[in-house]
Amino acid sequence: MPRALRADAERSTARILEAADRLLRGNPEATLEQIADAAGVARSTVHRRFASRAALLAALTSLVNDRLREVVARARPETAPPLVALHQLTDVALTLKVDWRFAVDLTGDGTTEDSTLDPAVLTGLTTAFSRACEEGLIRPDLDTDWVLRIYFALMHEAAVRPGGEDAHTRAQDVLDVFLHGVGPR
Amino acid sequence: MPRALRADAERSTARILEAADRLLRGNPEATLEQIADAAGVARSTVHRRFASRAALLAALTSLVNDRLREVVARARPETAPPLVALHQLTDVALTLKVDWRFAVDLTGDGTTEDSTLDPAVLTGLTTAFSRACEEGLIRPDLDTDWVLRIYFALMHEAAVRPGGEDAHTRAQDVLDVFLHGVGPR
DNA sequence: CTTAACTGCGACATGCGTGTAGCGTTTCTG
DNA sequence: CAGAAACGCTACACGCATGTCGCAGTTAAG
Repeated sequence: MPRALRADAERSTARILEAADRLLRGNPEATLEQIADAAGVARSTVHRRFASRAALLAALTSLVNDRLREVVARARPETAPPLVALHQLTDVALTLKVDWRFAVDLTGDGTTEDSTLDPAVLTGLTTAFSRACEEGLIRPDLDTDWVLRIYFALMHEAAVRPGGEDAHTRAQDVLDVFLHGVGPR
Repeated sequence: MPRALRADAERSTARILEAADRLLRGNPEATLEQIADAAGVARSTVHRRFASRAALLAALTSLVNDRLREVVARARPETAPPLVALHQLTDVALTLKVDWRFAVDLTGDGTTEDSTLDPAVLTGLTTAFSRACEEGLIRPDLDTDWVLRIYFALMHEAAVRPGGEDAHTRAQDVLDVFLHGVGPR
């Protein structure tokens, strides 16, 4: 556990992470030098903060996992009414995904084997779904994995979609299509 | 226009393209040597058939565009009943996407700027959608781009989804969720 | 069967991204 | 203000994927 970073170092780290996500979402093979330039620092600084490219990606992953844990905790998927929890979850998660698209994609959708998404986040989401299922919001005959995939896919498209709509509107569009798509007939 | 390839050369080309898609879908940065090994040929043979890595990818793109043109033409999106056209389109396109996942993804979803998807394919699909809209299958207040994105996303998830379901079943699942998700209230 | 095409193999050149190190300068922190 | 921390810059080493070439052996085609 090294001592705390100096203020300017902390600033650099943040700028590097932001630039990394911004560039990598357009080109996953973007160079560390390109990232450094976009962040307004030298390449050596990137290497000073992150031992390797892999370490930089790991930092992005852990960053987004931290935020997602917060998001899920705040939505209270075990106690809140499923519809409310789902709305809250979708709303905030979408905001996060718009800002940290690459990092969120990097964690994987939880349906793949090599996912680095925090299991706690996934379980929170699945509890919200299963409770929504019990309340008749989701058809029980649908495969859980399939439902999860649909949700993640809609979230992704909503985040990628151009246009200045705010996250709240986008989230509403996602849940509208989702709940009718997987809802009762 | 060079003279026709010899039979074994044609075979090699096909094996390389198949191996390329199979490997690249798992790792887009897979080496030409890895591809060559998977195809059962030497790396030099890959370079003989495809001048560069870019040329190999271009070949995959054009291959999938050819097939997609066929698919769209066969579905007759301007004359056939929208629901029928949509089913046929989804069914065959999904089969294609399962076999050539990387290549199809490479063409882009048509909603992005750098898409290499044949415009003819895209227009065929959009006509099917607009006619479905006129028949009340799709809510007219939804953004065309958003609807298209949803469709592509569902297709993708259905193709990626593990499990031995045949393309027909998967296509039905896609259209089920899609038409209810974007259908009238 | 004879020719031309195709292939595998090995060698080589090249460019590029990554990672390391040192040094002088700037910028926080107490 | 003094010391430490962080930075920019430069240079270097290294690995690796790409692309090219030639040659000898194999295979399809007429």
